[in-house]
Amino acid sequence: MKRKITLKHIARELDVSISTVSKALKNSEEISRETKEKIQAFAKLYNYKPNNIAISLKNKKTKNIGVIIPDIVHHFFTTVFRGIEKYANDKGYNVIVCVSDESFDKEVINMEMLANGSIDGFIMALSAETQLKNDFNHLKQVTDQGIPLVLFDRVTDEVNCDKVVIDDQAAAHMAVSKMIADGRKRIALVTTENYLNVSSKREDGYKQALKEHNIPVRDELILRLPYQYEDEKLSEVFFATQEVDAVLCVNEIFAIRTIRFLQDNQLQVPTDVSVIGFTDGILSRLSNPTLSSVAQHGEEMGTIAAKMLIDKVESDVEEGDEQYHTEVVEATLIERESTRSS
Amino acid sequence: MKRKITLKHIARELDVSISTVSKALKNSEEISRETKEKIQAFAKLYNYKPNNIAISLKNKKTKNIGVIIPDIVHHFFTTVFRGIEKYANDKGYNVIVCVSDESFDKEVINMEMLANGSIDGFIMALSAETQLKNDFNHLKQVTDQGIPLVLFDRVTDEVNCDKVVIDDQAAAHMAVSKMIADGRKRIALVTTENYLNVSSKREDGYKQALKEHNIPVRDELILRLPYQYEDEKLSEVFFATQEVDAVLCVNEIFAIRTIRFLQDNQLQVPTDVSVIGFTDGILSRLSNPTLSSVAQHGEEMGTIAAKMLIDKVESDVEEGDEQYHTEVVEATLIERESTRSS
DNA sequence: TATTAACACGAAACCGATTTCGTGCTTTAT
DNA sequence: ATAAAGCACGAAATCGGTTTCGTGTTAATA
Repeated sequence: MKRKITLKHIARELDVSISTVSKALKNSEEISRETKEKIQAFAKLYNYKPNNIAISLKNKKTKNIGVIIPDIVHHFFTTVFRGIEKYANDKGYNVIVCVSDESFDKEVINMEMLANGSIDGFIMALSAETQLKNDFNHLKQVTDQGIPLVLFDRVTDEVNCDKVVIDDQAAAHMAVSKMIADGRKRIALVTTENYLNVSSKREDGYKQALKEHNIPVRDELILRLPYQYEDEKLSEVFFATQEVDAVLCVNEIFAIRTIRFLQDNQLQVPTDVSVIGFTDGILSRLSNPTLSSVAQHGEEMGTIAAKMLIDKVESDVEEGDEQYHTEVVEATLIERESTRSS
Repeated sequence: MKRKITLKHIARELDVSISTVSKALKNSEEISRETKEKIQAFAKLYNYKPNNIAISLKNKKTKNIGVIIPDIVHHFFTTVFRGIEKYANDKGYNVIVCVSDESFDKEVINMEMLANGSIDGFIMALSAETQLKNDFNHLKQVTDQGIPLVLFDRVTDEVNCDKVVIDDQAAAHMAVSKMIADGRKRIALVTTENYLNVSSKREDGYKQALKEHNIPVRDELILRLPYQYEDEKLSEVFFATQEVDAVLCVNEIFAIRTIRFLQDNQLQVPTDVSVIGFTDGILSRLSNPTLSSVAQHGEEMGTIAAKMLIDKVESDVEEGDEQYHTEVVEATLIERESTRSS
């Protein structure tokens, strides 16, 4: 086993000082050509690589960024993560991921763990529980310490920091308008219990689009499922209101399950009922019929978030007069088989 | 902004030495009760938390583990990751993820980046390109340095380290045997180009099961798709051999696409053709018909891998006489709608 | 009263780098 | 010959902790 070699080893072997070795390896003008060549050759030979931790300690920069997401087994977050990771890696940063599992406590613990020097900044989406509790002290503590923070998708107005979101309301509005334009009249919404910021915005967009077209908003057409859906619930609305001719779902899973439910009840998609989901993921592309879906462009969101964070990390502007921005990524409707004019 | 407070600050404020503060905070017997109380109170008040980096440097332990996977937007890896993350977090470790994107070079770069002190050990699945090149020097370098390594799923015999796999051959064997027992006779295999270790093992299992039941292995029934599948290819086999009555696919996506293809060609699943996939993911549960699938128990694999790694990291057994183990996680066949006896 | 032990704390080394500030020696200018 | 410059390098501080070893003071023992 070849243990890692340090500056000290090189210095000892070559009978020079540690400072000389350090300078030589940085090609400093201060060191004579021959000494540099000797040291560099030796370093190459023994494959010397500086210890990241020591450098971090000295620089007070870790080149690590912390990402905290509610769930990793979820296509959207996974996509955002990929955007973050790619951009960060290109810039020489590593990514430490923590999964909050939708739990407030885990979110707090994870942040505290990472905030003590492990990372240069955070990118995160709030857990469901955090949004429910409306308690953001852990975020404020972090920003108070001068650690840059970027929130994406699940954000809050309570915290002052950079944010990346899609215009959920506009996206839902667009989807519903499209259905209306296709001649659909009784448009249902399948959403989550609305402590989730994004869900309620989508609901707003849904309602607004209906109103603009003088279609009454009917509460029976709005189905609120728990975030961890259970199968049976789906039936209620549709049995209650047979004549639904279109459904907007706030995520892919709800949409797929809606389609399945309709099919099992002898309704044809899109002939009888048109369906649009959110989160353009693998399910949308591979379901049968394929699912029309609002693409949230997760990877792009990730890239933007990473860029915002790293820019802030590397800028020397001392805070006080900081400007925080909210980037809005435009959502696009990807039309597939599950929609067609009636 | 409240900058982070250090031992030095506390020492200065309270007019004691840094060593005293350090000991007091660890509740050392060496320090008097009153001094300890004073220091602890002060530390609490100013919310003192030791700097992780400094501790890492001193201990030569980072409490970070590096995970390198080919792709994060892939249900199986995501599942394994969740297992790793949960276990590691419970043990006080953080997880740094790098995505190799199936590229050899990225894998090498990422490993080198992390190997210089950033992590205490690696968990990884080999990239496709690495398996193709059959070049594992980067892995050997890491193990030579005494950094523990655990390989999962995509492993190789060339490297001496702990491993976690499922018995792919047995799993495929089981799936095919089940189809045979159901009365299926012409069983096709949809697989990837077989530089992927796992694919070739599954193919072995497929062939072996056929042989054991005296069913001839027919090459026309084996379809090899590029890893990044393209749609058209799927048609060939099935058009060539209309009478296929069962299909085993080496992943979920191939399976879903097979089902869709069959349906588009007026074949009923499972009535006419029975389909089984690998990777029991979200697609399997939500497709129509739902997909029978070989569950690889990714989360369990992740947990085991994390446990093996952390055990090794925390054991003081100096190497030389190390024992490496390969844990085999049993695959199980989850039967859903896509299979039924003919 | 002299000696020793116990107590409470501080100095300093160390982890592995970077960087500032000196300093001895050679070379050039006066 | 002497002072000033320049070159090549080393000592030491620093980042923020941990830990070993000493040491001055007090209390217990002979």
